Amino acid sequence: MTDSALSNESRLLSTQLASLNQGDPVVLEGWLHRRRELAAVAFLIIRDRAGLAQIVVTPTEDLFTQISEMKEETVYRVTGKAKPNTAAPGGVEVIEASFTPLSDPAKAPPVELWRPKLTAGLPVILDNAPVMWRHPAQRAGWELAAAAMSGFRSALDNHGFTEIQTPKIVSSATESGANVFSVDYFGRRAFLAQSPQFYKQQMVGVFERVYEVGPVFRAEPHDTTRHLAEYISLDAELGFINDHRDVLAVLRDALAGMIDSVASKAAPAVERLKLELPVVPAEIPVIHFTKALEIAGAPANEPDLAPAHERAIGEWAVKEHGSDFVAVEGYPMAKRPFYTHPQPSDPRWSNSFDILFRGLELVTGGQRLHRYSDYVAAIEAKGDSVENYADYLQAFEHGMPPHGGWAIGLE
RNA sequence: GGCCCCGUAGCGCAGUUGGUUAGCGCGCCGCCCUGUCACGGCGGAGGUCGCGGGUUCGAGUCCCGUCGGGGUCGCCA
Repeated sequence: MTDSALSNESRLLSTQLASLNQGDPVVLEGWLHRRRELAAVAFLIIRDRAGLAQIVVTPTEDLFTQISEMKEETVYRVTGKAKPNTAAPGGVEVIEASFTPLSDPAKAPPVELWRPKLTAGLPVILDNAPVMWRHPAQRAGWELAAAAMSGFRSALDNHGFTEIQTPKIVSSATESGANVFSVDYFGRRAFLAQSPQFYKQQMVGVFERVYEVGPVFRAEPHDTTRHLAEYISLDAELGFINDHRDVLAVLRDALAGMIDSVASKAAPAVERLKLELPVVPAEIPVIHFTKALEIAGAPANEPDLAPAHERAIGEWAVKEHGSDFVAVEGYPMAKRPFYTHPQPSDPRWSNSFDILFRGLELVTGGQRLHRYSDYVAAIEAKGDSVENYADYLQAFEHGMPPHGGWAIGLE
C-alpha cells in the first residue's frame, strides 16, 4: 500500500498513520490543507490522495515560527515521527516534523477548501475548476463516477462482453434531429459523435456482446440544465436475444454491479455526500407505456411522458413495488428512432424501454431491427435514402442476430 | 424558445416607500490565545453595486436594453 512503485519507497499515505506505533518514522507527501495556530501549539493538516493527516508543532521547534509564512495548498514532503494520541483525528498524529516544499508557495484559493461544505455557486466552481475539484465534496463526485464505471465494466465483463472504443469524429450526422457539433476535418465537414449507436450495433456482428464507456457530444441550443454538451455515455449492445426483456435483464445486472461497486470502492465518498444508495430489485418492475399514462393520469393518446408524468410513475413504483427503479416498455414507434424494433403483437408500440430512477429517466434501450429488409423499409418510411446509411447497413446485409442494447448517462 | 428568479469585496449573502460615509460572516494582513479539528479574541485593508442608456435634486434600489447565471415547462436517437 505504500508507493513502492515509485523511487520514494518510504512514503506513507495519511490513512496508514493509524497503524503506526509511537516513534515510528513517517514520510508523508501532500497539500497543506489547513493551518491552525494557537499560542503554544500549532496543527498542520496534510491532504493526500487517501485523506488527511495531522502534524503537531510546538513552540520549541524552529518550524513553529515559520508556520505563519506557510500557505494552504502548497505541496510539501513531511518527515517526522508517529505519536498515538486519542485527541488526534484518526488516533495517530505526527510530531517532530520537518517540511520540505515541493511547490512554490500557493496562492490563496478562491474559496476555503478546508471547510466541510463548499460555499460556492456552480459558475464559481466551473471558473475555478482545477482548484475546486480538490475539495473533498467535489472530489467525491469523481470517486463515485470512477467506482460506477468500474462496476459497469466488471459486471459486463462477467457476462461475456467485449469493451470497444468507437470513433468520436464521424463523417455523417444521420441520426435524428439531435443537434451535432460540426468540425473542420482537413477541409472536409465532420461531426462529433452524438452516440456510438451505429458502431456498437456493427460490433455485435463481431463479438455478439459489446460495451463502451465514452464521451458523446450534443449541441443542444436549449436553455436548460437537463442537457450537457458533452457527457459520458455507458453503452451496451448484445445479440441473440428474444426481445427487449433480455436486454433489460442484463441491464439490471449492470446497474446492480455499478451500485455494488460504488458501495465497496467509493464508501468514503458516499459517506461524505451522505448518499443513500438505491437497491436494484432482482427484477425491475416493468409496465407498458399505456399503463404508464394511466398511472400518470395522462390522456391515452399522449405521445410521450412529460417530466411530471415520470415523477408520478416513480412514486407509483415505490408505493406498489418498493422499487426506486421502474421500466416503461412499449413507447410509441413514432417517438422512437428508425432502428427500433416494433412490438410484434401491435406495431404501434415498440420493443423499447426507458428506466426511470426515482422519477427521472436514467436509461433508454430496447430491441433493434436486425433484418436488412426491415431497415430499408424503415428508412424509406421516414422519407430518407438507403444510400445515406450504406456503411451502417453493410452489417445487416451480411447477417445480424436479433439484438438490442441501451445507453446510460453517467452524470 | 415561453414563464419566473438572481448578478453588491476573493467566497457566501443583507441592503426598508429612491436619501447623504453601501453593510454582515468567512477568507486575506497584523496582534493576542497551552490541543485545535468550521479553534477562539481584538484590529486593519479590500467594492466604478454585471454592462449601457433613461427617469429624478438624488439610483445598489425605479424604467428600457444587453450580457451572464439559476429554476420550471416545451423540445430532445
